[in-house]
Amino acid sequence: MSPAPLDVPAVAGRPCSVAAALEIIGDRWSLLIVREVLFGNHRFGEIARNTGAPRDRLAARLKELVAAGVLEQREYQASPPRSDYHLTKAGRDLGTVLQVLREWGDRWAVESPPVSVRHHDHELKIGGVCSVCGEPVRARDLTREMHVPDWDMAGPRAAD
Amino acid sequence: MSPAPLDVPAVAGRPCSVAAALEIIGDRWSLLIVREVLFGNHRFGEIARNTGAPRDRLAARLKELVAAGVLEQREYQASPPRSDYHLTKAGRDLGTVLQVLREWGDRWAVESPPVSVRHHDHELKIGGVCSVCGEPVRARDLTREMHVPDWDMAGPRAAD
DNA sequence: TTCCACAGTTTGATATGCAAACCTAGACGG
DNA sequence: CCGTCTAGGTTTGCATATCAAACTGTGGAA
Repeated sequence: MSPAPLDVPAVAGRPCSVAAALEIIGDRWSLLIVREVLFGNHRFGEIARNTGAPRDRLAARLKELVAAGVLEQREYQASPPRSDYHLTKAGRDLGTVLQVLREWGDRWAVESPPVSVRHHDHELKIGGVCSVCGEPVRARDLTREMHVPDWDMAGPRAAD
Repeated sequence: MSPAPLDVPAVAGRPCSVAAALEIIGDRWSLLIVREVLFGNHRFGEIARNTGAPRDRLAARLKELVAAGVLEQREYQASPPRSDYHLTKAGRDLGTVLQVLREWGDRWAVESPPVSVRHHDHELKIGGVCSVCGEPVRARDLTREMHVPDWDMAGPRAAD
């Protein structure tokens, strides 16, 4: 798969993959939709019920996620035409995003975790460790750099 | 810090830490605000310029993030009253969320990464590995479970 | 005494979000 | 044959949120 097959809308503010990602999946319902599909709920009605999204918004969002390459729409019967939704590779990759959001929510937004994700015999945990070197990530070991001429970490460089 | 010091709004749909987290930081600007503060840009004007958020929305969001316990507002001069914004522990923990979103965006939403985050001598990468056992996370090694009586992975159990 | 910096607030037009009702096409039951 | 149910959306009418731009208030610098 090519580097960036997804739609890349222009973003205001700092050029940043986080902002670009949020342009695609940063609205109120997208990640909940992906969560449900990841849970095995592929049909419009299931997704509507389990996310709580209004049906019109859901229909609109599903179209956009399909257009963006996160979901794939499959016709599971021809007449009357009925389709369900499946994750693409890009959609499956959002599992990581959902997991760290879950970890943050478990810690900070909820009394006790309503959903658990188990990996082999233990609770899955993704955050906190660099998967390249295996060491815990501490803020002081990190450095950040911008690779765009007009911006540095403080903001836009040239006079706009 | 106690288990859930943050405001916990009631959510429609499946009870889920992801949804709870998104209730707090799931709007259009919150994560970009946190990104900027994490980058060391603490002032209202800097955040407004670097995120592209309208000033009124930004002011409203900052208030909500302070109320939710993600940011802390500090007066850095008394007259005229001027404050800036700093991350709480909960806010700092969002660094992981930003990082996996960046990794997803680098891969799927952007031609080439505009921002790089380096950990010691290599590019930071968080996704893909379970930090408990160190093994790569594959979908088939995961099982999910709901701990709420009225819901299972398919949806609500009782007749609502 | 005039301009600028800075953190917001106000304003008025526009876009978006929502719940509920509706549509279409077939399947199922009597 | 007739009514009802399932299912994936679409339409409608209204309420709310969002936006860009202008404005406010306070102090410091020229």
